[in-house]
Amino acid sequence: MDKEINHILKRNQLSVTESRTRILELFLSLNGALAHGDIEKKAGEKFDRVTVYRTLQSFLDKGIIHSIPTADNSIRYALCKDNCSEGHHHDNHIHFVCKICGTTTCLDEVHIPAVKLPGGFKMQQIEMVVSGMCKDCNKK
Amino acid sequence: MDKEINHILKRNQLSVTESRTRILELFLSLNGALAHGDIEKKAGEKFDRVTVYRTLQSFLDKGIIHSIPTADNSIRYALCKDNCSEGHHHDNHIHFVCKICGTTTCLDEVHIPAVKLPGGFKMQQIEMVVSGMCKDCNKK
DNA sequence: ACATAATTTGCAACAAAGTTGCAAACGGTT
DNA sequence: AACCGTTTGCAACTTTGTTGCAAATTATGT
Repeated sequence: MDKEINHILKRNQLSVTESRTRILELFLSLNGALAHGDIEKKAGEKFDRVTVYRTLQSFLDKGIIHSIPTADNSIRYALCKDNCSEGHHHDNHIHFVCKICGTTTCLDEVHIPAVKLPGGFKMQQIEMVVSGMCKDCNKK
Repeated sequence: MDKEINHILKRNQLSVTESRTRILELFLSLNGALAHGDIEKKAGEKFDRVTVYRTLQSFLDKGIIHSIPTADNSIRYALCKDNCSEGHHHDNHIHFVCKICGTTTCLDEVHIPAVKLPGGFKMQQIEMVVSGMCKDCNKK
């Protein structure tokens, strides 16, 4: 695990620091998405708020994580599974937000279907967020 | 126009006040979406910031407007074209955010395609946001 | 392994965004 | 016109996000 974290950081020309390691660890141990607030709560006692902001920003810049817009105005972040190149994501999968437990999941296996825009509109990026009840909450 | 505004408010059991009228006017005169900040700038000299928040909230509650999540963490609001019942929206159209001019448009004519979720997931709501270059910016 | 250069961190101060309680003003009803 | 319930504006506050700078940490060359 430490090896993997090290590798991810170095591959992206980021120096291996305590906060980056810790935050990456959080993402790897979790299979979902995290909001800034979550990270602050889980790692914020050790690190300054500002550090969390800056760490997330650098991960975003390098394409290690991607952001997921949600209707409640709290951006979530999740690991990019593929190797997203710097500044160019290709996370064309659907995001699922559970209304019960609040977790956000990347449905990597579900691709976003193609849509046809009206004349004149030029698509650069597409986001699809489905909300409802997740697998785990459905069982209970 | 005033007649229409009056009607919308009364239909939703909201009293007709200056701020509600003004803000509804803004939405009706514009064919796109507005962020809280936009509204504050365009109507905020007359009204308190708090009033704008509360007005938007009551419009949301009544289903007069709906919110559009965007990647930059600034929620936009747009009029519901159909009659959304209270608490239950059915704005199944795509939203388009222009990266040049920043405007958000409801593409009412483009419906969100159906997707199949993995087993166990139950869909309640779906959001699709496309970003790129809008019709107007494409011309220039 | 150590000194040095470059990056990163934490702090403080600040700006922006959003919330709450309460008294005054306003809208709707009779 | 007078009454009652709703809405507004104000003030104070919390939360969220940003910036500059000195101190600490990480990477690099020898």
